[in-house]
Amino acid sequence: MTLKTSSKVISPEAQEDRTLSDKTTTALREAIVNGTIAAGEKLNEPRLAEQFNVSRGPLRDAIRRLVAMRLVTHVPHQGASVVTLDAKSVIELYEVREALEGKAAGLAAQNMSDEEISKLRDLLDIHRQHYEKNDGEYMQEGGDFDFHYLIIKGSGNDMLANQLLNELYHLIRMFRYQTSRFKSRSNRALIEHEQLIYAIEQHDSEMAEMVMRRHISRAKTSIEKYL
Amino acid sequence: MTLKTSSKVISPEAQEDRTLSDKTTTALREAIVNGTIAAGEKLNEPRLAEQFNVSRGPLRDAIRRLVAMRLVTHVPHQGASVVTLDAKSVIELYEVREALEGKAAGLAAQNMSDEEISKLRDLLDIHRQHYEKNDGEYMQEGGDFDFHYLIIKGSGNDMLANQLLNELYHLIRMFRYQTSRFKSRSNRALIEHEQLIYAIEQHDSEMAEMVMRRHISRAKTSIEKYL
DNA sequence: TTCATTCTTATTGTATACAATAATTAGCAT
DNA sequence: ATGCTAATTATTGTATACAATAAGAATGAA
Repeated sequence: MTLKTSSKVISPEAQEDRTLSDKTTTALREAIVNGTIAAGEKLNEPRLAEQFNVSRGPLRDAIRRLVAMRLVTHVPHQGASVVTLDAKSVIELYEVREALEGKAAGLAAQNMSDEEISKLRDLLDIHRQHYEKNDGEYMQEGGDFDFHYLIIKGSGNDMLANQLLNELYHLIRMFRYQTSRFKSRSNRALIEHEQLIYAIEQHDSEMAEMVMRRHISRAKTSIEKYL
Repeated sequence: MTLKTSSKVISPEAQEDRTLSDKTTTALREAIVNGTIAAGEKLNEPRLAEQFNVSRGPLRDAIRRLVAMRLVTHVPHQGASVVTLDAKSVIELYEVREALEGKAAGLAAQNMSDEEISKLRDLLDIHRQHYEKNDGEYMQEGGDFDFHYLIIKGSGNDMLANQLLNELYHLIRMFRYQTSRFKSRSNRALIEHEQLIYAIEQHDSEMAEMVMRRHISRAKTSIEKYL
């Protein structure tokens, strides 16, 4: 079973990065997400341009796009900075995610083909095996993302998928890096994923949405306590 | 009672447009929303730059931002074009809106202050009066937007509000222009707004979310038939 | 010392110039 | 006439140069 790796999923730099602007965007984005450029840090255009070996044009392009992704804030005549994810922002992020990804799950239950669903089940089996082998360690980074990725794509709503995968998910990744791999409550996650896939197999849209929302809402709560 | 007009709400060009990029963005955005630049039309950079009396720099800036708002699509080495809102896109748009604005209503029920709520009620009264005077004509453009605006802001979730007001709403406005003022089913809308405000007054989060979602879902259905 | 003011400098915003890509047209061969 | 290839052109992508704003340093006065 050849399943795209999560990194490819999130940042498909393969053929898509046609222009320097594109390449600079992904490079800068990853630098921000993984903390190479710290939260709150100012983005100095000339310096960064030199670092990435481009002129200020493509770099400003990249910054603009990251502003749209909410990874960067921008004040006129004052420049851009990496966002600082304070508690409130993270809560807000998870509330938005709950709404969007809940809806995505609901649509997925309606629209996913049997073949897509069986792929999803295969993935969950892999996760369970991994969980049993490595005593309770949910697959890092990759696992969870791939599962959610398939569901989001399965919704059939490109706008929704885009909003989640191209905007919110990078913010979530950034937050996870900052909290140095927030231990996902793996056993519960496994159970919740099982409930979710069951609802999707039944094409039970309302149930799927509810389960997904609770899944994310629980993550929010556990983060809320942590902060 | 001084309530901001809808146009100000949607595009606060007053003090906020500090740079040429900003001004060009709003100018180009409005030209697209109101159809001055038609759907599907290509955006020729040199020509538009001359039209707006700016160089290509700020214009490209504006285009990038509109791409982020999904008003414009962009293909490398091929340029930008105004989006064409086909049936599928509109459906997707309303599904996303249902999810986000439903959540916003739920949060508003939790978080709005008594004062904010009473302002909302005042607005609804104005709408009802207008409805009774002008036999069934819901206030054009302004009315509906302002009502939803207050609720979205009342959610207290800035990220959510931003996503709705700065991105999705312009797309919706564009669609409304294209379908030349899609007659909002005004009596029903009035009733639904009444239900909504009642739920918010009771701080009944689940009810508020449900009502809002149904409100938007109905709009979607009526559009679906139309297309 | 501390505050305010001016001057300097760094950085962003904008315009122009150049390079690379892709679309169009013209020419040629079949 | 049709289809292919090559040259031309237009348009986008990129780099550099200039202008304007704002932040910071230096100077002076209280």
